[in-house]
Amino acid sequence: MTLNLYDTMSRAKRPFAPKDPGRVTLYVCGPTVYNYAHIGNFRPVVVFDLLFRVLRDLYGADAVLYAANVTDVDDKINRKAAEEGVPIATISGRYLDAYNADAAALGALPPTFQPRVTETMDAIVKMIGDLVGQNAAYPAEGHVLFDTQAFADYGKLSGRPMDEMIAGARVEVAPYKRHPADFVLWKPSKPGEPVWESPWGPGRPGWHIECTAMIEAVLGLPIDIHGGGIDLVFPHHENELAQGVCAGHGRDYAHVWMHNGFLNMSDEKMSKSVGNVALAHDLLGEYPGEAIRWALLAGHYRQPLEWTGELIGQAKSALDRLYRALDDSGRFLAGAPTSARASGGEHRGGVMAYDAVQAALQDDLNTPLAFAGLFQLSDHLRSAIMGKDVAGVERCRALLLEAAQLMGFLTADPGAWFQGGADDDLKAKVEALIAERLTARAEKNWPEADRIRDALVALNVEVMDGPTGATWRIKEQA
RNA sequence: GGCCUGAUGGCGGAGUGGUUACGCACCGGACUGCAAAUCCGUGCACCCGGGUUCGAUUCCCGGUCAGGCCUCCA
Repeated sequence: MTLNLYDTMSRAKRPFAPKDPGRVTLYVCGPTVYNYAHIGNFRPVVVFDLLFRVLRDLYGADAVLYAANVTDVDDKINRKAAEEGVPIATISGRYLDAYNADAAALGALPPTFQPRVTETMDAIVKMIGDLVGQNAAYPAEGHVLFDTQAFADYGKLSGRPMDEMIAGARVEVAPYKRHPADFVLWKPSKPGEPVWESPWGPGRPGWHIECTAMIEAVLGLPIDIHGGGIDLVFPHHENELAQGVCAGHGRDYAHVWMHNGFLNMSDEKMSKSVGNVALAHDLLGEYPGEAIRWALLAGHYRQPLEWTGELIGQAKSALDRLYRALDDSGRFLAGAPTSARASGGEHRGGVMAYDAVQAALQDDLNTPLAFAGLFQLSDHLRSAIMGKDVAGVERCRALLLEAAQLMGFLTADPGAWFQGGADDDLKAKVEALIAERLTARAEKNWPEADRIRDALVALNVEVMDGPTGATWRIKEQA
């Protein structure tokens, strides 16, 4: 089985072949840490985390190097630091911690590297120097600018011929630019802003050069896969590519360019300029991380995604179904005679469904199709339970867990999933009521049994009578 | 103006040149004291108009609609 990925540069899905299967490199543009990140910022986090997992599955966990940078030099950070009267590191540190915590709650594995601009400044300055040395950049009035004329392929990634872009009236051309499309590599800091030393005078780096320098410093160029949001194709990735190639004497930059589609909210683009942002941080207080992760992966990663409450609700219900199968099978196995458990054996349908999940993911991360495989697996698990096939239940349960966890799902204990919102106090209360109800039911005292269920409903708890007793769960908030 | 996506049932959303996955929701039945879950079953979904074809939702052309990008927003 081979991994196929859609490459923005060639506009085609193609087989993925890393330069060195023992050292697969992935870089994704990360956040600017000046505030809590909104949910749209986490789409690439979840998408490329999934890719990270698939790559690890294919090449081995140690063979995949994943770098996701952090921009901690930025105007918005400066502003916030000035407002609070603290150093920028206080601001960036605070929101980086929150960002990492939210990413973890969404089931994202920590990247291998998380380089920061402030820690990569030497490499950035050096790369600018290399570009000047290659005549691909020029100093002007305290700035250093990239000379887009030096890169013949400029515009190729985004499919924008240079002349057309100049025609666009929105470009404001600074007088010191040789060409309107030239962009800043280094600029002077404004009074009061953080400053770093450079051969061209004190100042700070431009946005684009940061990523290129961090990739070079952390992974080394060229890399196998470069990822990010579709909105970064131009100018950010176009500029990265130009910088990387020109600084590196015509070498490749990235073999595959991958871009996730935009996340929209209520017909309005989810960006920091719009007021109605939904912070992942807040959403995680209302929904389990896995449900949000599921919602983010509900459509193909290259398609736009409409972010609605209904979407998350459907995601939660879909996951409930899987967790119920897990829960029921666990209960079945707990009650099964131990002698029957050693029989082992393979389960043909289960293995096929597992393979389907894997194949779907390897086909350019087709998550909706992979979800279908997960449900197929849970159906096999169900019928094994119905058929009292202990070995089949064990096998299918293991396959379901393995397939789901490859995608970052079913990592919770089913009990915790359904009763997650309950504290110990509530749990004790519920258990006591259920015990009372069990007695009433044994005496066929239905009015009393129903009264107790109503009492439980009042506690936002739903009871489910089973052959071996009752189970319960926290009801959905209506 | 330039470039580029997309249009599939009540909702979300894959896929395919020839019985329209999957999930959510709904409806009928089984099971259940009731309920939930589970199981069985039903639902005339592929934007419009041409073309290619024995046959198109799938390929080609045109149109309509929606959305994105065009210098620092993932």
